[in-house]
Amino acid sequence: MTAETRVPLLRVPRGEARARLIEAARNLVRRKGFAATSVDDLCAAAGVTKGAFFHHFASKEALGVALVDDWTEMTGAMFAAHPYNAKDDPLDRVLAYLDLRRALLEQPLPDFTCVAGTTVQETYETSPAIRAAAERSIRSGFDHVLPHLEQALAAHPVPGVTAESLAQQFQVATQGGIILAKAMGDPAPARAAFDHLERYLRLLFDRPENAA
Amino acid sequence: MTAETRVPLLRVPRGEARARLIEAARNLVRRKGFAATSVDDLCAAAGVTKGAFFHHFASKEALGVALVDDWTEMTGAMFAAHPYNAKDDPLDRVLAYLDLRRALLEQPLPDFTCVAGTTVQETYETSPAIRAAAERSIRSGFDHVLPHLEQALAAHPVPGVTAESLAQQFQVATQGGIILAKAMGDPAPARAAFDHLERYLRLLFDRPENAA
DNA sequence: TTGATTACATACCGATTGGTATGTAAGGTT
DNA sequence: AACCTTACATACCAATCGGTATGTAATCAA
Repeated sequence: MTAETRVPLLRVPRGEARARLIEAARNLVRRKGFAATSVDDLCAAAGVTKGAFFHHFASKEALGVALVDDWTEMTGAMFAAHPYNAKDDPLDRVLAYLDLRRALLEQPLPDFTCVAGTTVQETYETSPAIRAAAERSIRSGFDHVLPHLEQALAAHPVPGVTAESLAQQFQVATQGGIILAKAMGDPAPARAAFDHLERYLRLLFDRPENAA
Repeated sequence: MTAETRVPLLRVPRGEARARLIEAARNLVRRKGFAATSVDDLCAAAGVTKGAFFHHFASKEALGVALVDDWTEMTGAMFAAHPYNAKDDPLDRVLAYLDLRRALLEQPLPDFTCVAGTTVQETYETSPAIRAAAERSIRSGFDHVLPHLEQALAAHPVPGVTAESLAQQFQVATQGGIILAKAMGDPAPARAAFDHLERYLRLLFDRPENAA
């Protein structure tokens, strides 16, 4: 019998395994959740072996943390790069941010779901590390609107309303809208959540729709 | 060797197994999520054997459907029994409902999470049956406020605002608030979500706080 | 050039998974 | 009393789970 010819068989280039695993995790976790996504699933989707997985991550939980942290960085970079920050008026920046969030809802449902929201829903009691990562991610979401809300409130104070608590409502609308969209199989309720949040802001800051 | 004496060993009374399994599922799924809760976990928590489980449920997925449907019925009965429905003014009924929702947040975190929201987050793409059950549950939540919102809007129309879309915001605030509470390990953001929703309604319907 | 380190692949493991096959005792029907 | 059905319990199963042990090829510092 001849010696087996070692077929490299479409190997993932050296150095890319970790990034591929996280990307695979993002896709699979968004569609099946964290617990239902197995390490073997991830390796198959990423095109690497289990050896690669446990070389880069000490455990499945560690991958979960890395996934959420990567998500935080990804979304942070995306929003930072967007021109909604360019507007002069702080409330206009906030409203433009809402436009951007609504535009994201044009994608297929799994692609506008939130990795942090999905994972923390399952793991908040069973994995302190993943919960903490999700908290960082959610808080980083506050920061996309918090400075603008602070400026808007400085120019137009509203009794009983803080910028922090208003910033939270953007995440509430986002996460709540996603759950309703998942349940109804339709992005419409997610869009409506942003619409109502915009109407609320316009009422708070005395900025009716027609007064652009 | 003597014949083994069959010890009945604290058996669950005949006829209770199904209800106990669903109660165990409610507790475990709220804490660990659906996928991470195994059939063995459920049987152990309910104090029954696997034979009992698969006698009552054709599969784990079937239990998931039964769990969510039971949840819908449970919460429906709870809100129907509550005296918030008694107020004369429709908006007062809606505001009293919000008071009730805030009161529920006094419980430990896992006990005010939503079974439908948790399960649909994980299963919306992998189990059509559970997703459909979750949709029924979410929609039944609309109904707790929808008739009152319709009356309130009939008496005080708001251009561009429908009762259906407003009713959805109660679920958005609920589900979004729960996710933030899980991530931060604190019920405060869930409470804030209801506070902002109340302020929004008061603005929409011209009903300031002091005018009780 | 050598030696160490990094980045994987291969092969394997015990435990757990959802599910099944079969037995049995209780309760209702005739 | 005989029989059937319901409601479980017991015992088992193949597949999959997260994780480990070990081997090897590429990279890099000296």
